[in-house]
Amino acid sequence: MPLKIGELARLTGCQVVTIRYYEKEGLLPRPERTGANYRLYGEDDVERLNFILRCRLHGMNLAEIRDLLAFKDNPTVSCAWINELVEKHIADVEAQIASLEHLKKHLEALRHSCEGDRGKGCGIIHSLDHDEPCPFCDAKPCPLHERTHAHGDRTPRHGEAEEEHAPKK
Amino acid sequence: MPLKIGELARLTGCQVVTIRYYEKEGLLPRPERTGANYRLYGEDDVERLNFILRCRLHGMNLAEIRDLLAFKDNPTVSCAWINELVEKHIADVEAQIASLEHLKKHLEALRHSCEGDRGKGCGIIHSLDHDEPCPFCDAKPCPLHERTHAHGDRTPRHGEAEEEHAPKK
DNA sequence: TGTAGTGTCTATAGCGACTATAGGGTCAAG
DNA sequence: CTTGACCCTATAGTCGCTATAGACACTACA
Repeated sequence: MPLKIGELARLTGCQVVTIRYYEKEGLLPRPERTGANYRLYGEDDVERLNFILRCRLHGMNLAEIRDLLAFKDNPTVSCAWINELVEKHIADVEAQIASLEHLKKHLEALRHSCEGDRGKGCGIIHSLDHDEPCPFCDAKPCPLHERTHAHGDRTPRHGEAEEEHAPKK
Repeated sequence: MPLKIGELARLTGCQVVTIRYYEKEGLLPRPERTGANYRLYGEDDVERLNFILRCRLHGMNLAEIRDLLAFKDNPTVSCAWINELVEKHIADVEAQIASLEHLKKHLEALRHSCEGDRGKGCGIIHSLDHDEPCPFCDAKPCPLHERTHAHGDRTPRHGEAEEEHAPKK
């Protein structure tokens, strides 16, 4: 009982267009087709797609998932790199959390800087307009204040993953 | 003493291309030019760009910053919406933190499911391959497990802001 | 005066992971 | 025989930049 793409979508909770996108990206194999050129999927495809979606929910990107699928399809001796991948993601997630916690403090301070209808004297605008020393960064320099007058170094924005871009070639 | 674009960049810690991008997006006004068509900036531009960068670090997107700048340029009676904007961002940041904390638990569980060189029996792959009940979600349904067999509703992925898209027209 | 090095200009394409749109074909029910 | 749900391909748009190409401008040193 092969499935049409919409049925696979319902089964997995994935969008139809996303399934086609994963196929184009080489994460899902090109499926059989009906006479009317409709895609037909089997049990394997359901499992593979679920694996992909679970990885996505674990914060992995498509390149990493491709690697995991390749390993799954053809397991080589060592899977130590998978452990490293997971460790890297944990570190990444921790960094994001720390950054967001910090940001939250700033936003809360911002919220308290205005009580509403003050017209042109809005306290939030005022706070955003002037660099004051960061009350939340004692030891480490706060990116919200350290940014200014920096020379050459790019401070990563909040929410950005800090991947180390290996120089190509 | 007007500044060339590179000097403005050094002063603010912003990339030259980004300054030009902000101009194209209407966040910065089109500056004067030298005879050689070089952009020339003044003190106002330094302040405006710093305002923009501070907003970006507070997690605001360019559309929101455009609104804030419009208010700053031409303050209307009420600034209550700015408070709401900040509240929304706080809620957003809190949701992201919660989601990441949850994800972290899953990743840590994943890490402990494999001790390394087990070849084709890698425990991480195995864990990713099978839906087991989420040990971290007692009351609320865990998105990592609830996703499957959903009908129609799209569960947002980690790291996605949950904006309510008003249907256009 | 030549030239090397740096800075500036415009225009265009690429990133990631989708999402949206246009314009069409297929199929079952009423 | 028409309606509506589903499927197909191809292309462009999203966001906030980043990278590339190709050309012009300016300064310092020979």
